[in-house]
Amino acid sequence: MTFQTPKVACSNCNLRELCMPPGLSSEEINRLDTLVSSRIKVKQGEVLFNLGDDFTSLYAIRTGFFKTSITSTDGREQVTGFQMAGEIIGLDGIVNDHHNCNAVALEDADICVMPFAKIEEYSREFPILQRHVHKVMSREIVRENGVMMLLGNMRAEERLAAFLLNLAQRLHARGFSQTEVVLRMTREEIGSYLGLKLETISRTFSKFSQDGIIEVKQRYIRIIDAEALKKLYDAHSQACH
Amino acid sequence: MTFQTPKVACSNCNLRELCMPPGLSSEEINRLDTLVSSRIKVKQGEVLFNLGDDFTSLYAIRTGFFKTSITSTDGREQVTGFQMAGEIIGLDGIVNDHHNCNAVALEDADICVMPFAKIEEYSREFPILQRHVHKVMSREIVRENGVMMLLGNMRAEERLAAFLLNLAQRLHARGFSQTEVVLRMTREEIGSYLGLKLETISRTFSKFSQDGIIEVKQRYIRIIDAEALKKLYDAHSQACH
DNA sequence: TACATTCTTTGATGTACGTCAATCAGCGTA
DNA sequence: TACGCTGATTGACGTACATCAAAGAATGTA
Repeated sequence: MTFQTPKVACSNCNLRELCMPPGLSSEEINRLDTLVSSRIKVKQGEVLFNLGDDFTSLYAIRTGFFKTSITSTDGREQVTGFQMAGEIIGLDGIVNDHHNCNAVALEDADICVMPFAKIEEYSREFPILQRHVHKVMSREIVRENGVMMLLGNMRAEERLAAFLLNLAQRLHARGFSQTEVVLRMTREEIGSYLGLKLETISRTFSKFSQDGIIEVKQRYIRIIDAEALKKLYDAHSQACH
Repeated sequence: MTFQTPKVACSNCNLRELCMPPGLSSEEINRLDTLVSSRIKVKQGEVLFNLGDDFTSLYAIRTGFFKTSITSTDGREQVTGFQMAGEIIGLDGIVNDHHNCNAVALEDADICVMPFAKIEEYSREFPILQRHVHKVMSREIVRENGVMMLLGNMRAEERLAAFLLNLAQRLHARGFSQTEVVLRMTREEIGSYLGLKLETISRTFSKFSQDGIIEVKQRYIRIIDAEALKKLYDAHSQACH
């Protein structure tokens, strides 16, 4: 993890519409430029923060890809999410001033550090930012509700279909192809996230591939028939009566 | 759902230490008394809000017991949480100004309605309240992380043990017995929350009962051997190697 | 009191996914 | 080029939980 002073300001960051609220005046934006206290580079495999670490800041991902996870007493891992450019991590730390999960880079990453005290200060000043922060947290709550539905009610194929569609959609929102996905995580990590074993992930990929729904070449996935995936995801309806 | 004007002010509500931040001056508390715009009574089985409803307010439970759930296209239900006195519901609605889950009373309830615009206004004024709101949201995120661990990694007995311990602990924090729990929800609702079928819940209760860990009489549960439950919950460690 | 309804319990059987194990592919390094 | 390491695939088999089904409480209601 290497530190550096901010070079790129939010005001001319191309991720601004993802990280920052829309509708700010240029004065406000200039003020918010000072929200990012520093920039951190995190290499693949390195940790941004660990369960138990002091919480001081939220982190905006400028480039790179992360997983967050929690570990039980014995060290078993539950991946709680995958985060990409423009997304915020660290919200778990607010409640008790310590982080309640681990954040590991799955790809070399560039992070904007936003001291939470400053976020709160500016939030009091700018209602637009305040609302934005609330929305970011609420969005995370709603996302996790969706994961609970996956884990509680859906079968392996449905879970993986939902996972792929979600990933493709988020990448698409960042200007990447909607049909081509390069996975940054292992089968085991996907499995952990989806409550399945790595062998099941592998088998399900193979099945989708045989059915002509996707093309699989290691970490490279091409979505051939997005409709079929969507149907699987909803088919849930039929499959479970 | 019946409306009434607030009779009891936060300043002399015995749940204040659960709903409200600690450390407020008496002036501040008096000001915050106006946060609750109205009081609602929700009868057992009635809905506080449904998925898709306009979001305007957060709701503090004064008395009663709720479940929140999401439903897939076909109407299958995933219970996302159970809430009791002193807890806040509605956070899911902030992100897109519409509720993203359903909230149903499992017991006659008395609700404090807190318009979210007012919460934001007062938050800008009172940093202590602002921090409190952030903590409430963060706590919900961390809780859901824990549920993901339950659903993704743990076996039926472990899930139910965790569920019972959590319920007993929350009731205890509200001055009730730590060993006696009256369930307000059906086996099916517990099952939905824990990603299991109602028969599995019933069987697991019976097993715990045979093992002398709990006493079960319908909805009444007495925890005889809390240590055994805790061990099960951790035993996760051993059980899964 | 009878009866309907809803919830719970328990047994018999089925299955989706886990576990175990072997092989293979990709990639970095000497 | 060889070697080691990590990750992926695939098969054979096992099991935890689901499903199906029937009967038994509990509660409300005519």
